[in-house]
Amino acid sequence: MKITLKDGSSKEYEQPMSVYDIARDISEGLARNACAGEVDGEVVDLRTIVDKDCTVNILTFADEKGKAAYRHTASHVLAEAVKNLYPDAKITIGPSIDEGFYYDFDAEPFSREDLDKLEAEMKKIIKKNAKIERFTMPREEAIKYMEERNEPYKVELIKDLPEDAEISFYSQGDFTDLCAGPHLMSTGKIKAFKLISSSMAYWRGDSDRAQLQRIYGTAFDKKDDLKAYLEHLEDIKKRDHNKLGREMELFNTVDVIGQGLPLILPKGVKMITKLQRWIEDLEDNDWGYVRTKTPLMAKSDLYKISGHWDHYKEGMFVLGDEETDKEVFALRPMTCPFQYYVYKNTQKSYRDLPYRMSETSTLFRKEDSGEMHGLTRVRQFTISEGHLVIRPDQAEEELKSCLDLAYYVLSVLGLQNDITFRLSKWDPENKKKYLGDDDYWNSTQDALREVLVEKNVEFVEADGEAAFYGPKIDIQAKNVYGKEDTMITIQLDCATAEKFDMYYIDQNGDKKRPYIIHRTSLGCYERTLAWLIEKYAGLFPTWLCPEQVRVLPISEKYGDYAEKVLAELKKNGIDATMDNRSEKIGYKIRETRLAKVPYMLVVGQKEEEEGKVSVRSRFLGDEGQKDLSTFIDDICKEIRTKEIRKVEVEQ
RNA sequence: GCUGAUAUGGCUCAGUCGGUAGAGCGUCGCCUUGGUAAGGCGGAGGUCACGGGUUCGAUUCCCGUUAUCAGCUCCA
Repeated sequence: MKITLKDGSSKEYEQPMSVYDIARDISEGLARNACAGEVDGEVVDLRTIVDKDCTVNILTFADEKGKAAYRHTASHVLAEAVKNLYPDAKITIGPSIDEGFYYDFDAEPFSREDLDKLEAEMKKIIKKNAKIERFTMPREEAIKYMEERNEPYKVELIKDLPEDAEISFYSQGDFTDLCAGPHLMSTGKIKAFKLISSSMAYWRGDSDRAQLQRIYGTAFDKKDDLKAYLEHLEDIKKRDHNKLGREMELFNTVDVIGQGLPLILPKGVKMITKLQRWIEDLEDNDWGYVRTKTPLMAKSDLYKISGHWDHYKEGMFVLGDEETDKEVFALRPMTCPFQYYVYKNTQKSYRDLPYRMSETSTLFRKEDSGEMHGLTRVRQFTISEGHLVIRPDQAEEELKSCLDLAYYVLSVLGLQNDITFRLSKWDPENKKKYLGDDDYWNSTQDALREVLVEKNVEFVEADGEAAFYGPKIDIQAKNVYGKEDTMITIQLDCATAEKFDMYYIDQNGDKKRPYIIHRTSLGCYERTLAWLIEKYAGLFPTWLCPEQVRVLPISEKYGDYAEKVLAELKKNGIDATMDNRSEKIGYKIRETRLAKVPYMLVVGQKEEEEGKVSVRSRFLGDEGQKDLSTFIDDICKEIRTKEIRKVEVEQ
């Protein structure tokens, strides 16, 4: 048989060979580092026997799929360690994940001390370097095997496999696990690992089923890489908006106020206000929106029309008791129906469309108590909300325009490379959750897909992520811990206009149903602020900084000139403050840096006599004396153009 | 909502095997300070998250509540 290798070369073998033997035939070093193989593009175990012409690629830790096999093997070592120390624990599943692996056990909760003990046990197992062997069993035998070993979760997994599936097991020493593989050749191949944390997880992700204990860990093929990764984990904590945002006095929470109800502090408000004014001006002046201001609550009647009362009452803050009160109100969880009545205020002609409404809209959502997090998951938040009422023939153009606006906004903030696009579709397995039929969903989803394709945007498609009334284009971003949030959403809704009896008069004088686009241009301001904190580690573009310039007199003697400088800055709309304290200048400079202020002006006798300022900034190559007026012109230009400057890294 | 951990001055934390608390930083005052990462001295500031229980006595032990963190689940 003829084996073609990755580099295009080929080898001839007389008899069938395992992938591992092929690796060894190429070089001992490659065999030593091999984690898995790829035969004709399909990932396979190293033990797989190749017996016909094909292409073979040997995967090492450097390959994502090789890394997955490596870490998956580490998870089996963990499982063996758990069975050794806690024989009553039941094993379930233990996959590799982006940055490591986890394994779920039905067991008592693990403490940090338990994890330390498990790490020691894992080291023993690795040191033994037991050979990992693969074997298969017929279905009934496999079920019996796991029943005898009293592993009910494994039995359930086998029973759920297709009738004709090959049921494979891997064993290392005395430990055997049901597993599709692939795996390393022996436990001793694991060079560096660490158990990170443990917590509860539901069996099969279902909150009605058993509560399992999940242990997270990671593994690397080099000790230095593990060390670097653990240091990286420490580093990203310093960017975490939930910590940095509090340290920088942008927001805070208070226990008696409640979960998910952050106080936005003056500096945070400054930033959000800058964002908000920018967005409102942009939408109103350049993108053809009219601005609305609608109530923060409404009678239950409104939500009954919209369908929220039946479908989302659990998610709303309801004021009053339906049984006893004549009127029951609810705080609004969305703006849609309110703006619909703005549209309905006057009869619209086809010439009036598109009718684009926007509102800086505060919403309330009763999230479950365990869900709140910093500024990214809250119970009250403010979004750049908008609804476009359009004729069907305008859908494509308006959707593209919404996408353009969103992309423009992200570009100005420097975030355009940190996003992914998602086409959020309905769940064809659970149609009851949605309005409309197959035709409706296929056509609206196609419309959105077409817009994404024509705009040349890379995107993923996701079932079950749509709104109940229509599909969405979601713009997703990841936080420092890799968790994904929706930042911006654009939704096509051809269903709810009818519920609210919205119409326009067409060329023939007939009433027609419009389409509605639900969209945001920047999403939720709180969440955006969190994202910016993590993106810039608090070193924001100057235009966004709550404090743009700090004036530092060398000593109190120069306070008068410093006051003049400060007044001049403020007169030009620059957010400036003065550090009046009598400590030495070096001390003030240190404080200003810690506060992440982009510019500081050091003022002493020389400056006073010459009408200059000594500029010190966190931007490279931007120090020295300048005329005050030149400095002001420069910084005003930087603010006006919303320039993003490269920041000197010295944190 | 679930599991686990945590809650001590503005911040970071120590501590009390049950006898009502300490440090550093910050803050305030005085002195000092003419040049680029911490000048000196002194003062103030805490019902040890809240509510119960056990106890002669609880910040410490137990229970509950609230909040925070990690993860799960959820996120129209």
